[in-house]
Amino acid sequence: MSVTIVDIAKKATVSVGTVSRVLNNNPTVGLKHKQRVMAAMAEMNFQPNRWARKIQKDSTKTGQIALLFINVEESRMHTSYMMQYIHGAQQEITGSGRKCLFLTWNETPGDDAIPNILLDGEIDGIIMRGYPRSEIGRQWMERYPRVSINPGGGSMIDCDCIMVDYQAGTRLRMEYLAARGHRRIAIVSPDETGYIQSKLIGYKQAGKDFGLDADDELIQAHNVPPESDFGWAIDNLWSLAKPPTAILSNDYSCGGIYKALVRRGLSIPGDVSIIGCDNSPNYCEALAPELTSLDICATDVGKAAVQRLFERMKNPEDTNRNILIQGRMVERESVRKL
Amino acid sequence: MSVTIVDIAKKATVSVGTVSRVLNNNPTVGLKHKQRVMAAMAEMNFQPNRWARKIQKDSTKTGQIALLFINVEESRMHTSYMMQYIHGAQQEITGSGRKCLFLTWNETPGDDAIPNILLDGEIDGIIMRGYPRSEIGRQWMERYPRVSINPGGGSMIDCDCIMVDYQAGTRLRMEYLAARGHRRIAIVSPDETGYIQSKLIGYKQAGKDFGLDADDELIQAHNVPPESDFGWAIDNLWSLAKPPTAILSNDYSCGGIYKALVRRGLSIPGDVSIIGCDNSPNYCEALAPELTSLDICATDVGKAAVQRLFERMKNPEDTNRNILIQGRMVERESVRKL
DNA sequence: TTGTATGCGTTATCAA
DNA sequence: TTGATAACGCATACAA
Repeated sequence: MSVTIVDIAKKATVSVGTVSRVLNNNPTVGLKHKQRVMAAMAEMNFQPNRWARKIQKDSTKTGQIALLFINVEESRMHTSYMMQYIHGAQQEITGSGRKCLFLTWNETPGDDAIPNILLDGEIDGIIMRGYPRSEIGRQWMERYPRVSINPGGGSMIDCDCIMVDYQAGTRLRMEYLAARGHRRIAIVSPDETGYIQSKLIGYKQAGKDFGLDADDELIQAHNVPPESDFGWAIDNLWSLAKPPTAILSNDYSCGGIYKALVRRGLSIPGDVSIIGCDNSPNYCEALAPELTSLDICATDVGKAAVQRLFERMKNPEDTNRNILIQGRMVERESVRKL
Repeated sequence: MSVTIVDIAKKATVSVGTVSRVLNNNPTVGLKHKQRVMAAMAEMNFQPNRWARKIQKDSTKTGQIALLFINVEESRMHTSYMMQYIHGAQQEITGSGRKCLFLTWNETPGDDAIPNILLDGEIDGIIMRGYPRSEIGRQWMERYPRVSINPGGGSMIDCDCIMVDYQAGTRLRMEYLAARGHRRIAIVSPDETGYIQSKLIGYKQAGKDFGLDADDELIQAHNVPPESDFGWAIDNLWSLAKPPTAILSNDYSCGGIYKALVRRGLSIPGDVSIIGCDNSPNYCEALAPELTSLDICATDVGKAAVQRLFERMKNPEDTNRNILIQGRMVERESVRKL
């Protein structure tokens, strides 16, 4: 095996106790002995056995938190806010003196392999994005304290959730537009499940609260293939008796909406105002005109998830909580005052 | 302390040896004993002490690799390829049965704090992006096998490097344009140090090889404040006797260049063709027209870094190597054949 | 200030 | 197949 403190002790002609004290920076060691020991350690390239060092302490804590992305498709992995989730969570984990283990886990049908991280038990808790589809995967997850980041629905895992408040955020966007004289506001989405559902609730609520037209004809949320542009939505809206004066969507869809509007000869924000959602870094600024958007504060979501995880680790019997993180408007150039 | 195999042995009225054998799935255990032991473990909620388990084996390996982002500014963290580096490296690390520790480390002047990951020695090696400025930070890094991802220059750390071949990539972009009849190609950059230097070498090389105008007047690489648009570059280029027919830049700068061109009444690709660099997901498609770009294959860079790290861990005395990863053209709508 | 001896939770050896 | 006991490398009371 490798060099141990016994070898060092012999080489430095001291006892193992003295070597151990040097290792632990114990100030009661005499200078001469300390130097002899340090020299011997350097010379023999001594590496203390970290497991032997820890064996004496209570070993239930590893000081490591897993950041686990489960069944997140490749394309979604590169959505702007993913990095914000990760970075926020990691900062909070590191700040607490713990370590952050990052892992993506894609379940493949017929393969029930469980990640080593879960098997080995070298973590104290899990921050998860997405969720396992298999029953066995679910069971392994539930062995650990865990918090879910912005689950879209469909998760069967019993856990705390930190969520972007899309409902309030959409209400905020509506309020912002109403304050600038808009009455007919459309909302566009390339799918009809997931976050859009919360957004629609906020949309309708704001319609009532601010006395806006929030009719079904202004809601264009349909499942469309990913490669389809947004011509369908714009065509539908501009075949109405009264087209909208503003459109709500998410940032990436706004790119397509911009193009569809331009094709139709409509100018932004001259003819139509647009507000995105997510405030994707670099992206909103790239569009012409620059896109006004709702910042979902994804970094805060990551941080809040870790904070909640620490609470739960202290208090395992606590009841599950859904914590909502509020967004904020970031003004750019895509909204006009009527 | 917590429940140990001694407690289990007593409860199940067997010896510790038998309990240990059950723990390790040793087939020589009798069925009756095995059941008694398993029952006792379940009942007492037994958690084996992982450090005690490892103490006997050779303990130099932790099975963990650090993915360390050092002094990377917040805004750069959210560049599109960062996530690709991370994801590529993580997949390769996980694929080898190891675990990926993710950490950002921002040195603050006057604070020589070293990340716990380096202090505790619970990693076998480091994949690094950026580098420490402090001497002490550098020394800690050099205690581990390490590979650097795409260092911009200025690093004093002695290590292997995996780099995007910006030089060949820029040559490739030039070749692509030359094949489509372009002779006067400009290159634009909002800074004059960093990757642009390699790109300029490839630019000039291609100029010679393909007989293109690659005069200094077509090179617009200057340090400008981040908020400045690209009016300066376009103004300079279109005050030339013969303006370029094509422009090379990086994706994010292309957003600004598009706007500056439109302001001048120039159409893309009708009047000017544009090729970006990085092939930023979601971004290139958002621009109108969609941006043709050089994919730098950042995921492959992350993977290659890990592969090289494993080689180095096997062979610590190997001489350092710089490994270049080749990009590939992704065709979209921003280039016209002359 | 230093050395000795014992304990940490587990695995491995050897005898039964 | 099982049990008793000696390692594993380090930390730490206790004695010197």
